[in-house]
Amino acid sequence: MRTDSAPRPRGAVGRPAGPQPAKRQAILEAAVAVFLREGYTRASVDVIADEAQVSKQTVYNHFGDKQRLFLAAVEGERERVAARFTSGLTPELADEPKNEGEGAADAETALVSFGHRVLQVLLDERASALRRLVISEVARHPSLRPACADGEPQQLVTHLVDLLTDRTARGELSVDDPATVARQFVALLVQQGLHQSMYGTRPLPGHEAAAICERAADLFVRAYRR
Amino acid sequence: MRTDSAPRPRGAVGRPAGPQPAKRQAILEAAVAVFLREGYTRASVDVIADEAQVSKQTVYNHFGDKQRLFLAAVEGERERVAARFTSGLTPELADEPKNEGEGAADAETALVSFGHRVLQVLLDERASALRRLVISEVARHPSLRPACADGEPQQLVTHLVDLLTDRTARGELSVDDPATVARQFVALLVQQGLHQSMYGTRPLPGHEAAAICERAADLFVRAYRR
Amino acid sequence: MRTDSAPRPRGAVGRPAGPQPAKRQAILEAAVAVFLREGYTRASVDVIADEAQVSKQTVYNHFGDKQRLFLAAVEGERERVAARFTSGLTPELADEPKNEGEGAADAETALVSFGHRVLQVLLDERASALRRLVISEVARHPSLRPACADGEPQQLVTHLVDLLTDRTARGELSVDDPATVARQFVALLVQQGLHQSMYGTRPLPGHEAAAICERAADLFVRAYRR
Amino acid sequence: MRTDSAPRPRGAVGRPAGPQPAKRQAILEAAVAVFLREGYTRASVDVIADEAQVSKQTVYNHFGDKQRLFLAAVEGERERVAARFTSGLTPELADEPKNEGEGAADAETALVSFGHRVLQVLLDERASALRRLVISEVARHPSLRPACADGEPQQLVTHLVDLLTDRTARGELSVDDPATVARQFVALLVQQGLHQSMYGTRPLPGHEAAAICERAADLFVRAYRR
DNA sequence: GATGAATGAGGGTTCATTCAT
DNA sequence: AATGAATGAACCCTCATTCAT
Repeated sequence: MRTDSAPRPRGAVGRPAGPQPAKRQAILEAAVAVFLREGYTRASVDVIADEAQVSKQTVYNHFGDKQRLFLAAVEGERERVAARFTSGLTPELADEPKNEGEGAADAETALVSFGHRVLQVLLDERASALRRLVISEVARHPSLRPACADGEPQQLVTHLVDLLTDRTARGELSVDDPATVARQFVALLVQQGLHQSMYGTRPLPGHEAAAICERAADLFVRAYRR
Repeated sequence: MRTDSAPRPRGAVGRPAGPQPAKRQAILEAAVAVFLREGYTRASVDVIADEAQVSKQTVYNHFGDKQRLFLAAVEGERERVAARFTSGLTPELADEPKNEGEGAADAETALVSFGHRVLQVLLDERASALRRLVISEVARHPSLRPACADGEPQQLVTHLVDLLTDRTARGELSVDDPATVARQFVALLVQQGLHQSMYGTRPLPGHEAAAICERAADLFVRAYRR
Repeated sequence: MRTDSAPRPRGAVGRPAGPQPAKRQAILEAAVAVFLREGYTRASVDVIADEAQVSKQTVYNHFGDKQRLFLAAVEGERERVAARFTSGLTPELADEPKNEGEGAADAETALVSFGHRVLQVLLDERASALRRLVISEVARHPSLRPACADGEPQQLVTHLVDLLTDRTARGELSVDDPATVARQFVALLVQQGLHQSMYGTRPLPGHEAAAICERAADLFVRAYRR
Repeated sequence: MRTDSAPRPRGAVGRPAGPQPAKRQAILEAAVAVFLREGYTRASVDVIADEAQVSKQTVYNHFGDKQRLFLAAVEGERERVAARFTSGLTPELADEPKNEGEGAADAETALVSFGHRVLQVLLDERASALRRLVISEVARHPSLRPACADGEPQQLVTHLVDLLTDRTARGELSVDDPATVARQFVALLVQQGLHQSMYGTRPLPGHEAAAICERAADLFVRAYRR
């Protein structure tokens, strides 16, 4: 990357983007919005250009063709979503070191609390739309495979591994292979959450989310309680 | 693709035209094939008509418009898939009264065996494509909601409920609420199967499928072993 | 309806029309309605067939093609309109030998009264639609020329010729060539009526109609008063 | 039809493309030609594009859709026709300050002369086609109402008002309300001209035109001669 | 590097018309 | 004589992409 031909007023030099990084960003954001809203095929480059307040050819100058623009948009949004996970799952809670309850005395309560956080990020509107988009197109765009595999962001699992390890160390649970168990727990929550919310297409009522979390926590505590 | 080799509705061979309700079936089958292959937007009515060896207007005479054709195709394929579940999960095994192992002495073995059957039907190529299609379009076609909700066909869960009830009656397990537990077990399998196969986009190696099933069985046996 | 296929009780044998005269009539009426409503090109044979509650092919059996159906429809409606003129200009007044006022002492009053009747039939909704239709298509269907030439139905002119002759005989007016003068009078009314009603597309307020008639009568009385 | 022989916008010859606002004009001219020839529904955007030697999408880029193109074409042609009236009724006569006879001593001769000019512009081929087109579509495109109301261009009436006022001032006629009388005179000519020429569909023989004018002049002179 | 104009291909839909029953 | 199913040609419109400025 980094083609900067001529002098270019130093300052924003390290940036790896192509020409006019601000426009590139505007295009990317518009592309994300439109692709999430319309899907790959329905999304039109015209609309993206309009929404980015940029000429259509500028889009082509920056991204070459629709497919590459699409992949860039997915990648960008995926990073954005992952960042949300890392930084605390939801923007508002980003600063809190731990959500209430997760450090609670009771392992079951901690799992329930973790479950709620999983569902929260999982069913976020943009994250859901991204997931549907990736599932729609993964068969046709092999480059989406990483994005598809990352459906359950690694951060979530890591976080849960820590939790399980911790509780096992405390003698509260006895989980031998926390990685596997963590993946199972997350998988269970994800599937039930997606299924009941129609893949993020309908809001999940609070009591349904609670039931999913509580039952999952109950299952795992039954299985791994010392 | 497809010049004129294979299936041809069946029945009257000599006269190629006439008021054949078989054409409706041919159109529907072509529609299923094309929609599964291309997705809703990419799929073109022209191609469907060609593939059904029928004029485009005939498609419109039968189904009114693309959306209705689409919904009919989804519904048809959904029934076909459901029928496969009911009649024994896969055509080849349709006659076997029970798969090997499921009636086995060991509850864990039985769960593993059941799990394999679930993954088998789940990852069937057409079923996967249908699932991706439904997920892709459910946000735009509300009529797809039932098809989306039926992601884990009821038959599977019912079957497992029976299994759990049976084992509980035998004193091997102690499951109070078999419906809930069955849904959890299936959900776990489904999510891990879909995730690792990229929603049916890549074949799931046998050992991965086995691991998923064994770990799930282990989890549930741990939790509900008497 | 009369569907009884076979022997057909003779009696209606001489009729030159096609099969099933009742259906023919239904088709014709539907055709008139649709052509007047939609124009020639927009009108679809499907819609006409539906509206006549008849199969599309039946339409073709009776009329051959769309163009012939169109011409038949125009001819039929034209006769209907002409009949309305003859029988008293409007259905309700059909029986009255003369409209009130036309036999009045004053020639001017008689002309005004006649003018109102002209405008009444002229601006009738169906007559207007027919006129627009004929004007639309006369350039493309030479067979419409008679229908176009008959824009000011002969009956109206004849009626006025009588009136003028009568008044001249009475010594009230002195019209040498009543045919010419009658055509002028009608032409003036027609043009102003059509123009102000946008060719029957907007209802003509009573006072506008009155003004047209009064001014026309004034003009002709000024010119031909003895 | 039409391989590539004739007009080609004009101007730059070497480079065939580029941001030429001349294309808009070419499209408009082709649209006028095709709509006048075929009517709204029959006219196809493809044909217009071909005739303008322009891609179909270019038409859409410039005019949005068929209806707007249609309205623009009608409006353009209407202005063209009106310009013809103003600048001397027909291009060839544009320079003559006054047509022969109109300033003649005799009011009747002046009216006859004026009548000829009216018929000349009225029965111009393009003006007639425009009139038929407007009448055809005014019921379906309300934006055509102004064009319909302007069937007798204001310029004609104004001109005649002047004439009548002048003759009245000279004491030759005594017209109290010249505006009304002028409208009547024009209406009479228009209706008889349109009627006898089948709305411009058949050429009006000279003697018929003359008869119309002479009779109309006779009528009005009879009525308003001092 | 950015733009507006232009393009050719193709999409869904509808039409007038004709078979086969 | 009447039907329902079928057809092929068009039509309006939109798309991804590329020139010329």
